[in-house]
Amino acid sequence: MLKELPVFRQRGTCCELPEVDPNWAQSTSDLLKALADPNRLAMLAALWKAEAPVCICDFTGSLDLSQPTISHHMGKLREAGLVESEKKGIWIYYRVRRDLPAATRELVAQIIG
Amino acid sequence: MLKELPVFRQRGTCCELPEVDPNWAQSTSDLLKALADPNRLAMLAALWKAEAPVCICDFTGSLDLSQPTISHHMGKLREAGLVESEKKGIWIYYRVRRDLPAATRELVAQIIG
DNA sequence: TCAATGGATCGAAGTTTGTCGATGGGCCCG
DNA sequence: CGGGCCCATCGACAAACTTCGATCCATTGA
Repeated sequence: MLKELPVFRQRGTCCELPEVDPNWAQSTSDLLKALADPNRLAMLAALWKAEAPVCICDFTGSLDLSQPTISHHMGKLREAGLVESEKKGIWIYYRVRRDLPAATRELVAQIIG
Repeated sequence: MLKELPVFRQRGTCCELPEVDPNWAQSTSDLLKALADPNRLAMLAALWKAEAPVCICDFTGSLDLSQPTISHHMGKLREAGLVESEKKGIWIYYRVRRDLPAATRELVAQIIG
């Protein structure tokens, strides 16, 4: 991937770089931002491994966060398209989105595995 | 990964969740935080694809950020263990760390590909 | 030796983020 | 129908982050 160091450098003239699509950078960082919090990561990992859908209140036992905060984090995961929910009576069941894009699914699997 | 919805729920009693190691969540989110910025992502992608080591000033052409800001972001990438540098004369050459842990390398590859 | 270059660091400003308590709405059971 | 449970939303606040200009240090070509 990388060649050896020596390059021809002239003072005052910088080098060209491989192009990177700014839209890709923006949308990818949006997704990563949703994952870049220990509590959200723990929540997503729990959903990922859970064998049954999960309610907000289920997290209050393990996360040491208030209910509104947990709800807030879950909202971020939902905004990012990682999680879907289904209301049933008093409860709202959360789960990892079943129609996650393949690349996203692989990324999450890579992280949480 | 997920079974069907119906669960036996009782009002007032929440369910147990799969355990998630808080240390894993913390360190993983630290790594993701370093990646969760469009400019840092673009910088890392450029380093990833570059065929020669890169200097800070090389980014000033494509990133529309001031030199101190680029330097700051590069510092974050370094703190996160993603990037290493080598001083040579006037310049400091940056590159993706060559001894990146396998899991981290795969994660970055998954993101930047 | 000096001026110019590459880059780090500092201090400040503005924005975003994480967290909480209070509140309100929907839904069930007695 | 009323009280209790689940959850989302709101407003507030502190901490963290992004960015900049100013400055400083190291190096080197003239």
